[in-house]
Order: sequence, then C-alpha cells, then structure tokens
Amino acid sequence: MEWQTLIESQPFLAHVPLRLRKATECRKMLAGDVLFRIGDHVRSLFCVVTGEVQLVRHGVRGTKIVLQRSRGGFLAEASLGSKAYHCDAEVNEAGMLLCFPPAAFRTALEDDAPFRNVWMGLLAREVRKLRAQCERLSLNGAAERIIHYIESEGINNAVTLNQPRKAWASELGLSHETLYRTLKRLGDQGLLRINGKRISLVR
Amino acid sequence: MEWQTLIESQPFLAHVPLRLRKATECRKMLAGDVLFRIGDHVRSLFCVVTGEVQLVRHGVRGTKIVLQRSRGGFLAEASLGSKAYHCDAEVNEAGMLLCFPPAAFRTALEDDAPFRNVWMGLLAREVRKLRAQCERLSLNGAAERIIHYIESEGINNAVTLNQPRKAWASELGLSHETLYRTLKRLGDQGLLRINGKRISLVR
DNA sequence: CGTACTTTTGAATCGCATCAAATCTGGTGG
DNA sequence: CCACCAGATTTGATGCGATTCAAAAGTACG
Repeated sequence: MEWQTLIESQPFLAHVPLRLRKATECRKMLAGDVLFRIGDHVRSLFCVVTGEVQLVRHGVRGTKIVLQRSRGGFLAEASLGSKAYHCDAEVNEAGMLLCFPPAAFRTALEDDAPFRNVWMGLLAREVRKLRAQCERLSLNGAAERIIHYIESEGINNAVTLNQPRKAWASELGLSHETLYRTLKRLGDQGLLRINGKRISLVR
Repeated sequence: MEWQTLIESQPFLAHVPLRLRKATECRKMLAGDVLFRIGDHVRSLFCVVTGEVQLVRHGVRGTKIVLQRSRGGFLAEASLGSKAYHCDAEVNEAGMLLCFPPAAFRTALEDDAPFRNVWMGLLAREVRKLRAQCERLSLNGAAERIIHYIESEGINNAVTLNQPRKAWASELGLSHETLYRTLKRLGDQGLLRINGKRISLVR
C-alpha cells in the first residue's frame, strides 16, 4: 500500500521519517488473527489503518476484559517503553495494519526532533480526547451525552459525523435505539438541528 | 514546598531536571480560583498536587461542559503545543499547584533525553489508563464495571483503594449507593473478597 | 464531645437496554 | 433496470437496574 494513501487515513504518518518508513511493514489482517499475546516480546508497534482490533485481558472466570477497541490509530503506545505486552490483541474485523519496529521507532524519536514533537502532540491530544470522553460517559442522560459530544468535539457547536449513527451510539455508550429517539426528541424540541450527517446545537 | 514532598505525591517530578525546577513556581489555590480562561495566552503548564481542578467549557445555554476533572497530575498537557487555552480551568477544592513555564519545559524536553522519555512514557500510560476507563464506563452493569476495574487496574486480581469508596464510585460512573450495594452482593455471592481497603477477585 | 464525612439500608421512580419488527438505504449482480 | 441483500434507521412495548431521595449508623479528627 502506498504511503500517500496511508497518510490520508492517518495524517500523523506524513511525519514519519524516510528511514523509519523503510523499516515499516504494511500487512493485511483477518478477523480472528491474534497480533500478540500477553507476555510476548514486543516486536512491533502497531497502527490500525482499516478494520478493528481489540486489546483484551482474559479474566478469572473466562470473562473478557476489553482494554481498548481501535478502528484506526496506534495500539498500545506504552508498549514502546516495555519489553513485553500486558494484554492480548485480537482482530475483530479484517483490515490493514502498519507494523513499526520498536527500536527503529525509538531511534527516530531520539534523532528526529520534528517527528518527536509530532508524536508528543499526538499523545497529548489523545489524552485530551479520552479525558473528555470519560467525562461524557459519566453523564447519566442520553441527551446530556449528545450535547457534551457536540460541545467538546464539534466546531462552532456543530459536528459532521464521518461514521454511521450506530457507531456514534457505541462511542456515546448508548444503544442505537436510544440515540435515534433522543436525537429526534431534541430535534422536535428545537434544541438540535439535524441535516443528514451534520448536527448542530441551536442558539 | 520541598521537592522531596512533591515527588512523593507525583513520582514523575523526580525526573524534572534542576534547571526546570528552578523556573517552576509552587503556589496555593483556593476553591473558586480561575487558573486560566479560554483564549488566554499559555503562561504555565499546571500540575495539580493536592485539591481539585476542573477544565470546563461553557455551553450555549449556560450549560457547563466538563472536559477533565483532576485531583492530581498534569492539566491540559496539549497546551504545551499551543499558544492559547481552549477551555477554562476552575478550582473546585483548595490545594497546591505547580506552574511550569512552557518554554522552559519545552527546552528541557528538547535537551534532556531521559526527562523526555519519562514524559513520553507518562503520556503513553495515561492514554492506556484512559482507554481502559472508557471501555469500563461503556459497560452497563455496576458489577461488570467493578470487575473490569479490578482486572484492568489491579495486581493479581486485587486492588488496594487509596481513596474513599465514594470517590471510587464516581470514577466508576456509579452513585455511591449502587457501589456499596453491588460490592455487598458480589461479596455475598463469593465473587469478591473485601477486606477494608483491599478488594480481590475470588478464583 | 461534636462536627463533617463516609458507609449503609430502604423505597419509589424513571430512563435506558432489550427484544421485535418494519422501513429505508446503498451497493451488487443478473 | 430491476431484484436482492446487508446494513442502517425507525418505532413500539416491556422489564430491569440504576438514580434519587431519605435517613440512620459508623468513623475520623480537632
């Protein structure tokens, strides 16, 4: 796959230095694949391009504890600093995957100041986004979560969804039925303006 | 306040180089204080030592959107890379605050490789923790959240709470009543062993 | 000893998840 | 072009579980 194509889905990749690109593998993954298991030596830093990967830990009673679900972006960034993984990585949906050799990645961070700054910026923005999402998920009402989403992630009190509403519902921690119903109710009340994929707060 | 004391509450601070320490101010804050407002020029990178600070955005109808609640640790790390703040910071509970000059902080990251690596590790671990918390908050049942917490944050399927259960309830996105009741139920069912502040999964 | 806070238990209410089913949509191949 | 299919979207009915309000008992601390 061409880097130009990759960059479109993950703008961060534009800043990966040439030397590191050459050491990076791009490979397909199939649903059910296991990228790594807990305790495995860290051989790659993964970046999901398409498809879905889950980081999980298997609990005492066969329970499955999901630590991260990724449909794009880096997986387990903290593994850059450790020798072994602390969870399993399972592929939920077939797709494409970038595999960075951790040593080369660390070298690039060490030697290439602009790349390093972009990386730190990426991490800091991810932290910001996740903190806002945690606060949002702590809210009780469906309407409150929707409004919180628009006010924290939107631009000028409006968002343009780049995913089906069903997926948005999951991001909001709601059933899709509740999301549809609440959107309609807020629209009827005149609190929200809904134009296809564009949703904006009124006044 | 002595650095030695600060380090006990925030181990990361042990790695702050001397030059940066000298440029850092430690000051008291009172409930109601405003650390910065949206649009303000970034003058400090804040680290909460004690007390509580909230990052908020004020919505269109006087609604208050909480982006982060911090009772220890850095505030708005992403502000390191931007000129102005994108939210307000309000003090909820009086306490102590470290104020790093952003330029000196960036210089330290640039020049001091070990410090920089500790910082990147801190960000990566924060990302990991927050992603797990988001997955946890997406779970419906109180019991599921409690078990997820122990399996993801605990050591050997056990956690030792360093905060009152009421605060734990808030972190789990539950009312404290529900947390108490569910803990008792899980204990009665033999799924959980509860010894004061130590809570462990059975089997 | 008193005050503030946490922990605990009870009862009533409400909102969301769930199950079910119909409609709509975009994309595929005949 | 139409038939068809897999998803997404929409609406309805039901039950459960969490929130909420209330109040009592326990605990830490000055």
